[in-house]
Amino acid sequence: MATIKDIANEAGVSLATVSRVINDGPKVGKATRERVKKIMREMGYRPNANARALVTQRSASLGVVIAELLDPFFATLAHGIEATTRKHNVQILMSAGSIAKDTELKAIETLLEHRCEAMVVHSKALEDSVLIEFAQQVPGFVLINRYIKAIANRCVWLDNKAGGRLMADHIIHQGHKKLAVISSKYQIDDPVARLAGIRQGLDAAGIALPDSHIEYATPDQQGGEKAMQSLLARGVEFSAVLAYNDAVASGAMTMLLDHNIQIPDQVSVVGYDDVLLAKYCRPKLTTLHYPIEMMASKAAELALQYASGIQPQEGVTYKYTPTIVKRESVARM
Amino acid sequence: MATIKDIANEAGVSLATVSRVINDGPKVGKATRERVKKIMREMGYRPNANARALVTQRSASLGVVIAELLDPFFATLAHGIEATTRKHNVQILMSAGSIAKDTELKAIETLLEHRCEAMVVHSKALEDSVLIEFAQQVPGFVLINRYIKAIANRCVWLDNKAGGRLMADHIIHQGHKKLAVISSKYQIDDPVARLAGIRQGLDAAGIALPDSHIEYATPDQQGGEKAMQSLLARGVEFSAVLAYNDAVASGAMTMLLDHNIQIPDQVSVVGYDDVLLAKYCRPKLTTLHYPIEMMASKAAELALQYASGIQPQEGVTYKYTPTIVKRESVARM
DNA sequence: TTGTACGCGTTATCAG
DNA sequence: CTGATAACGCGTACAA
Repeated sequence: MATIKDIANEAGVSLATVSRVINDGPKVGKATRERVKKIMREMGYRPNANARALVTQRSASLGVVIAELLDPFFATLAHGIEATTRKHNVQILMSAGSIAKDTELKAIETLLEHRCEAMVVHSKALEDSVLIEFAQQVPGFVLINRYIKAIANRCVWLDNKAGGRLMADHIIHQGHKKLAVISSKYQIDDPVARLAGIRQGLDAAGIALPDSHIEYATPDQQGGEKAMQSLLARGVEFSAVLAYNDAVASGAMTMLLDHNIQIPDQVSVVGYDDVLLAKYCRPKLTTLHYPIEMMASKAAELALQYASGIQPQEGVTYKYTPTIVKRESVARM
Repeated sequence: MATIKDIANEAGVSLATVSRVINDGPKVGKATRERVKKIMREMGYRPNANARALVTQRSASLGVVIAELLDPFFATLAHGIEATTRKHNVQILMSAGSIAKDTELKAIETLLEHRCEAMVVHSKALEDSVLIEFAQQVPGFVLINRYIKAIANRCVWLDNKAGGRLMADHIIHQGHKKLAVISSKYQIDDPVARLAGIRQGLDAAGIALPDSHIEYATPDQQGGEKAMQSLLARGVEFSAVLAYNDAVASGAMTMLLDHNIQIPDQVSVVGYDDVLLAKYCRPKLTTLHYPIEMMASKAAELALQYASGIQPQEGVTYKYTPTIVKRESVARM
């Protein structure tokens, strides 16, 4: 592949001149500029991003660490990031770190080796201290979907507790008194906060939530099925189910329908996340909208800003609140 | 960030020695090696991938061009790639090129600037000639979901026509005689081939498919809804619908159910792709399984191989065939 | 076993 | 307006 040197030789000018042409440098003769450009085109010249990154100390690429491309939630997240990187003409360096400490760490380190000064990372397994250290090291280090006080202005996150509260309030408002909850068996902060919110709402209404009414499932369709099966088998009585996310809700619905239990007539179901699935399943799922695409765009924007030298404001954080989307899976008692 | 030089100074050895330690070079004293390693750890040294790429002329990263992260189909594709890159310890450079000629081109060019010698690209808008040229330029250039004769051994693709035939055969085998088809309004090769396959099956069975029984929709949920609405409004008679993909099928089902038409009792529906949605929707969708994840892994594997100097075999191509997945949306007449 | 010196493709700082 | 030339961080022949 042709280098800047080849172009210079061919055009009979120096490297410096060619470089100026490439970067729209200020002082180059009109004629020379055209001639060089023509030759670049003819020789199919492309600037070497690596060499450029080496000397400029900036990579023009944003590192992304997410758990799992397959999950619609992360797909949406990735899409949000992509939207802003495209706008800024920045490349995405993607690392998957499947919610395991070592893979997440490895993912971030790889990004570091590529010297991307901006990164948005979704980490659930790494400790606060590790993340804080990275934040100190990388100017454009932004966390999505996680809140750490010490680096609050690098965090773009959802108020999961408020979401849980919203679920509970809505279902209580619809007259339900007997609830079941399907939480996640991976007790990272999200499910804990969501459950806390639910409990808060229930307490406020004086409704009890016995442990026997809570299932801890893998946070997917199958987990939802199993959890519901268990609930049914154990004869737990409930008129509404609050699920950890939409996939779980969908699984629960499947199992309910298989047992000839009508939704929402006999049992109401509420999901969380509002991924595509919520619109597609039948009955359409009432759920909490997680504005993850918007949040991801924001995170990317922030990362790019910080990386370009704009200082993070003190005492600021980027907290988002979910909203309830009423569809067809909840009935009034 | 600490460089190799800093380490050398600190350890009181030369650059070369440090470099050898980093790359597990052959001849370094045990003691020196340990000492250098220790210092690297202490100083938080990380090799600079850019500098390394510059001198070794290889990037240890695989470029990916896909249309759209949000689409579950592409998410699955990306996931397949990620699986093999992780295995090979290779970074993913992701570019989205939304089925438009200029964005696709831009995406590939950016990847080229980063000098990634392996790339798997999903391009529908670019002409054969352009792609062929890139293939000549980049050793590990692999096309997914597209077939070009001249570079057949760089192509990992699905036999869409066979898929269409399979749909038709299945539905005919179930006793249906009056069909409707919802194709895509974007007449790239996929829908054309699928429709051709359907026609072939129908012809073989002596069944006609009037133009009035075909709708051309945007290839998503909403497109499916509109198409079905149009079919219904126009009073077209059919006992089965063959959809361009699962999203379209799902949209069509929604509209059907809204009109109180039972699935599959009154109308059978067949999808294409077998994305998650097919399992989640109700009734569960009978569809064609597109082994895109496996294909994507294969494509990445191929790209990495070719990039590492293994020559593509002549006269070979990587053609996959879809299979039918029978669920609940098709009934016997 | 270890060190020296050069080059990878660019940008940027000087002179001219 | 243009041209040398020194970095950037690393790998690797070639010497020692």
